[in-house]
Amino acid sequence: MKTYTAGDVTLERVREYVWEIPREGKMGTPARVLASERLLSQISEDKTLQQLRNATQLPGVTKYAVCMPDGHQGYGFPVGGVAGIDAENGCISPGAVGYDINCGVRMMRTNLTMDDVRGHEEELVDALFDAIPSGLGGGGVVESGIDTVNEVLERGMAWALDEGYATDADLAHCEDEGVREESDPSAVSTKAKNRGKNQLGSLGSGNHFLEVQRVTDVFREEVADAYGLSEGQVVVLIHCGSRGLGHQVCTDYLRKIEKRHSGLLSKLPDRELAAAPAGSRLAEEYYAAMGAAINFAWVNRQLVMHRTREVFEDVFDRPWRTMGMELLYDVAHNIAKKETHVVRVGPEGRPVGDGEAVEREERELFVHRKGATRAFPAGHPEVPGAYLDVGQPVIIPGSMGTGSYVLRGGEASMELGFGSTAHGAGRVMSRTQAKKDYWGGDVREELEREHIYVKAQSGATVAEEAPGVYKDVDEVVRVSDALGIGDTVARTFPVCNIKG
DNA sequence: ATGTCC
Repeated sequence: MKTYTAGDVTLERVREYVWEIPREGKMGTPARVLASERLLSQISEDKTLQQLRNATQLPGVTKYAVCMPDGHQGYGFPVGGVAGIDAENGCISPGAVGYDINCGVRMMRTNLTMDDVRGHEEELVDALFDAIPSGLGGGGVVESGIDTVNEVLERGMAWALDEGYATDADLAHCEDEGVREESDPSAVSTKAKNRGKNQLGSLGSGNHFLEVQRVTDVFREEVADAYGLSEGQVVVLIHCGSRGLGHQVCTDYLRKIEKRHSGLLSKLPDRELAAAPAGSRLAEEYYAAMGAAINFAWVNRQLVMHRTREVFEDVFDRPWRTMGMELLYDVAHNIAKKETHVVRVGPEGRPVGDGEAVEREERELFVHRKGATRAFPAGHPEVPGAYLDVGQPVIIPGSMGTGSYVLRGGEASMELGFGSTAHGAGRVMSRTQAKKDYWGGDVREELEREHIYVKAQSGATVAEEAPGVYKDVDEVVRVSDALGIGDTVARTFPVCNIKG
C-alpha cells in the first residue's frame, strides 16, 4: 500500500485522493484526508495532521475525522475539518466549530452581463465600499439595541423578513431557511450582544469580502440552469460571519467548558479541543448560544445583500427586482448541527472505522463543520425544492485574483465527509509572512491590470489576502469533483471586491 | 476570525 509520511504522521492511500491515518494508540477512530498528493504536501506543512489525529480522541467521534482538500491548521481543530460526534453519548467542542460561528457565503444572481457593468466598475466598487460597513470594530447597516439583537438571535432571517430586509424567496434559498430553531438568546452573554448590536450588516475583516463577479465557465449545464447561472452573467458573492458576537460566544463557552469539564479536558491531547459531554447543561447551552450566533450571521449576510441591492439600484438606476437580484443560495461553513448519519459500529457498540465494523447504524450526530461546507446531494430532504433534483448549491470562494466556484452536493459526500466538501482555497502562508512578502498597493495595482477593482479599509488586509497566499482553488475543486463530494457547476472571475 | 490581552 502506498503511504505518505510527514513528521510523525504516516497516511495510507485508500484510493485516489483518499488518505487515512490508521487508528492507533488513543485515537478513537481513523482519520482521513481528502486530497491530491500536492495538496496533501501543503496540508502537511503545519499542524493540520496532528490536529486531525487529536480530534479522533474526542469522545463519541464516529467513522473518521475528515480533512478537506483545502485544510490548514486552526484553533485546536483543522480549518477544513469535519467530525461527526455521537449526539447522545459524545460531546460538542467549540474549537471544532471555530471562533467565527456561521461564517459562510451567499451568492446573489443578477440578470446583468459584463456589457452592463463595464465602465461602471470603479463607480460600483466605490458605492459598495461607501454603503457596506467593513473592517474591524463597529458600524452596521442597522444600528440596534439589545431587544433587536435578542429578536435576531431568536428568529434569524424571519426577523429580516418581518422588517422588510428580506423576501420569502430569500429565506427559501438559504440553508435551514435562515433560521436555527434550536437557539436561545438567553444563553448569549450581554457582552456578546453589546459587541454585536452595532455590527448587524457588516463584512468585518480578514478574508471576508463582497465581490461582484462574472460567470466565466459552466461545467454542468442542467444544474447551472436550475441555479439560474449562465456564462457572462454578473453575480455577487458575500463572505462574512457573526462578527464580534459569535467570537464572544465562542470565547465565553470555551472558558466555561474548560472550567466545568476539566476532567474530560485532562484526557484530551490539546486544551484547545475542550468539549462538553453530550447531555450536559453546558453542551445544551453552547448548542443554543451557537444557534443564536448562527441566526445573527444569517441576518448579517442578509443585511449586506439588502444594501447591495440598494447600491445596484443607485448605480444602474432601476429597481433591483428588474435586475434579477435573487439569492441563489446561502451556506454556512463554520457550524455544528444535529444530523442523522449512517455510521459503522464495532462489536462493543462503539463507532469505528471500516476495518472493525460489524454493522451500520443510523445515529444522531453533532456534525462539526469547521471550514467545511454542507454538500447534500440531489434528493436529500434538506435541499430546497427548487434544487431538489440537482443537489444543494455549494459556494466556494477563491482568492480575489483567481475567482470562485459554484458546486452542487455530490453523491459521495454523505459517505466520505458527513455530507460536506471544501469551503475555499485555504491559506498556504501566514498573515505575518504575507505582510513581509507583499505590499497592499502593489497587489491592488497588479489586480487592476487584470481589470479587478479592489477597495479595502487597510492596505495590510490586501497584502494578507494576496492571491499568492492561497492554495490553488482549481485543484481543491478538481479533487472535490473527482471524489464526487461536490461537483463543479460554474466558475466565476472577480470584477470588483470590497473588504476590511 | 476577533475592540489580535481584562
